Amino acid sequence: MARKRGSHSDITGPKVRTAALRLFARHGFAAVSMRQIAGEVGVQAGALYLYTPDKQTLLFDLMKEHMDELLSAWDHTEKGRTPFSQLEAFSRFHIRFNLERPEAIFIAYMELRNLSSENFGKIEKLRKEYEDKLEEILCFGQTTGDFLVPDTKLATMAVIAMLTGVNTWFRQEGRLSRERVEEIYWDMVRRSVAK
Amino acid sequence: MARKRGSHSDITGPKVRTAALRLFARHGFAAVSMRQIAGEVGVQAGALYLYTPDKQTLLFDLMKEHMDELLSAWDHTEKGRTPFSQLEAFSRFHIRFNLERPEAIFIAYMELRNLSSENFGKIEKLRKEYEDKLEEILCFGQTTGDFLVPDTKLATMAVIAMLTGVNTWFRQEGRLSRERVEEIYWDMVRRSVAK
DNA sequence: GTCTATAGAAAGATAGAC
DNA sequence: GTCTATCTTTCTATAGAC
Repeated sequence: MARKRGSHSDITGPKVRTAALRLFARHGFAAVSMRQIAGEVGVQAGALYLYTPDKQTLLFDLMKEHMDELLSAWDHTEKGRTPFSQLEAFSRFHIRFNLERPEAIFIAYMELRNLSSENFGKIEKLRKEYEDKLEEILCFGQTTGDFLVPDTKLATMAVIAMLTGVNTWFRQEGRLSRERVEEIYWDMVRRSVAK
Repeated sequence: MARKRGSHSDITGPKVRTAALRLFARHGFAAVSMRQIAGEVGVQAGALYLYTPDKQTLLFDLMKEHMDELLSAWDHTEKGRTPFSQLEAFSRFHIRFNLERPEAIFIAYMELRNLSSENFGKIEKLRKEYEDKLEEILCFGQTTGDFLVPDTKLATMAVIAMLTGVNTWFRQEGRLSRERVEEIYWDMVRRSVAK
């Protein structure tokens, strides 16, 4: 009964982040004004500063939250014991996770240069952490003799780039289901590294 | 003897484009002001409008010129007659061309959303034209029985994403030469589509 | 062809009323 | 917690002198 008006910080806070995510993804961080974000949320521009100290921190928080979620989600994913099952798990996980949050992914790749150098360092560290998960799998496959990879660092970058590329063209209503896309990409990834 | 001062449009014009290319690539189109570009060139902000009608056209011209150059360069590349030789030519060409002009590539991928919808359409058409070159090679390999690709559209996107990814991590002074990187990527591309 | 000067709009952020 | 009002800066683009 109480609090019909006022005290909306538990609601407005997330709304600000959602609106910023959408707008940053669509038009780019530098091209979006605080007034536009406020307009989406339905508050005045000044009110945004109740939820973030400044625009830069708003961007950083979105990216940080995304990276934490990515690493946590992978940690909770069933991987199997063989190199092949782990690589398949990674390929499918990466495609699925990315397709579920295209806006956050877009920002994570496009807005790195708009981070302050301090914030950039923190995000880069998390991104590296994620890449290392894949590299470990490739190394594992090398030791078992399942994979043949001339350079695991390069193969890691190549596979991630290939998988991430799905987001640039995949459409929900398109010709292929997400499941089918996973299938085809996993097949290409497997062949590109299998002995 | 004449024209020590004045009449520099044949020099200043290119300088404007070079400066814009550098700055757009480094900080993003929306984050760069006409004053910054003018500062790099060594003229006043107002003088830029002698060389471009507005900021949007400056971006479009950079991207258009880049795409024309890309298509023309591929047309003049030796390709061989077999699917394998053509795919190798494409893989090596793509990596080499991209590494030779990282700034233009960066802009071509990052600033699409900052084009007016009319300009976007023109650039997209050229990009599609380039992708079709690769798809034709994959189709060719399918008919000869050299390649086994479940879906040529997807394989096209996957291969291009993989090759384009090189630009995100390659450094001139790094561990691997461009030639060696070409070698490794061509090997992965080949294995991912070969029968 | 470049300059200064400036118009006119919009940006990020803050102050203080309610 | 949100509002209006506003400070200060910066932006794109133009006008007119030289």
